[in-house]
Amino acid sequence: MAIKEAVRPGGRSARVQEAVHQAVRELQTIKARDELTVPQIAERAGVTPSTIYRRWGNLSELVADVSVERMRPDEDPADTGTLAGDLLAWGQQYLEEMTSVPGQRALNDVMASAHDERRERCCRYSESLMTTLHDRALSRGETPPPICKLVDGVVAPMTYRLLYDRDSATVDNLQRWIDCTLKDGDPGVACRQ
Amino acid sequence: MAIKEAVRPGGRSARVQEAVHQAVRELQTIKARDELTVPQIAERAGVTPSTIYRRWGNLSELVADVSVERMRPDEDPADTGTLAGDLLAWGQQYLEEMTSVPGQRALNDVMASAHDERRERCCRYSESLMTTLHDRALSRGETPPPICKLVDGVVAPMTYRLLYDRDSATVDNLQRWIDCTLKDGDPGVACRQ
DNA sequence: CCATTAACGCAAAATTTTAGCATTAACGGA
DNA sequence: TCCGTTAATGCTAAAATTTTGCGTTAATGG
Repeated sequence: MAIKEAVRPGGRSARVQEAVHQAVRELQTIKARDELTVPQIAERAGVTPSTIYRRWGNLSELVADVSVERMRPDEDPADTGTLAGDLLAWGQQYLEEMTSVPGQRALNDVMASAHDERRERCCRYSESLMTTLHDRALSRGETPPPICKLVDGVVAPMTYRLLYDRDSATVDNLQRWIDCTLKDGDPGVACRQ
Repeated sequence: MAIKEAVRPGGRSARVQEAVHQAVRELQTIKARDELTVPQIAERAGVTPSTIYRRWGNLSELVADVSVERMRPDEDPADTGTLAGDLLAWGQQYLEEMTSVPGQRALNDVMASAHDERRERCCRYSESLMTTLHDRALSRGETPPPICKLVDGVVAPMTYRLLYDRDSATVDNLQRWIDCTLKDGDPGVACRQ
């Protein structure tokens, strides 16, 4: 049961993948998570169930695959003129997205995936975003803390709250995380690894 | 399909739960996660599959239930004489536990649960632990940062790395998170909510 | 001790998942 | 462009699972 990933991407294979993803997205809007089934998705996508089982293994991996796609940032973060503003603007939008019902479901689906490479993609999305904001701050002449500080100080607390204690994933707290992270004059030692 | 939780805990019900949990724990040591099945567990536990389906709903919720139990801290954290030492001692052990193969699986199983009340229990474990260390520091005459700072500064980054980027969940980084969190002279504003 | 009812066992039915083989179509070289 | 190779899919039957209905057991409260 070795699940292949994006081999022979041309033509049919890509069409099937898109049809299946689309079917999942559509069904997700009209059905609860625990009443989605593979045969159902297959029928709507116009493929046979065995195709889905062979490519994705099971329902969890399929919905995780769709959801991680959904979590990819589609546009560049807004430029507000300061790092603090950029962090707040991005974080606000991210919080809003991830506390919404579909956002929570997507987060859940990704976390339920047995392949941790999928979760790592979410991590990379955030890190790449922090890198962008960091570079932008540098080019403005600001003196931003190192990227890992941004991750540890802003992204990690926010993610932790979103996953474990949603009620405290608020903009108020976001503002506080940003303030604390940027206030600290000492840039500290950069993270290893 | 409303899953009941610990109603009528006396006698038989408790025996069945323990037998099923035990069966899961045993099977987990000799089988990979994706080759566990409900009928298999039921047989070893000496119950019928329908009992498991009725009580836990599905395999994911069952293993999540078992794993969250496993993650409950069983003993009080070591007292090393300083808050920094206590945090390091606890964090070291936690990191070791959670980067191990069974620890990673347990973490995965809990995160895969659709009931976020299960994840919240993990959060409460950590917060309760931070409270313990905080009180202990106070009684020593230390001036510890507020509990939410400990959570945001130490627990959150560690958890974030464990979930999204295991390679950076190291003792070196733990030491750094602790240093940064305790160094900051300004206790800041306490978290709301 | 009894009435009530939650929890369980059992077995049939429904559904999902797997597996074997045939077919289609993407890919690469001549 | 054509052709051989083979990854990917379709189809179908078999296997395994999950669900459901109903009878039974045993925990709970009086």
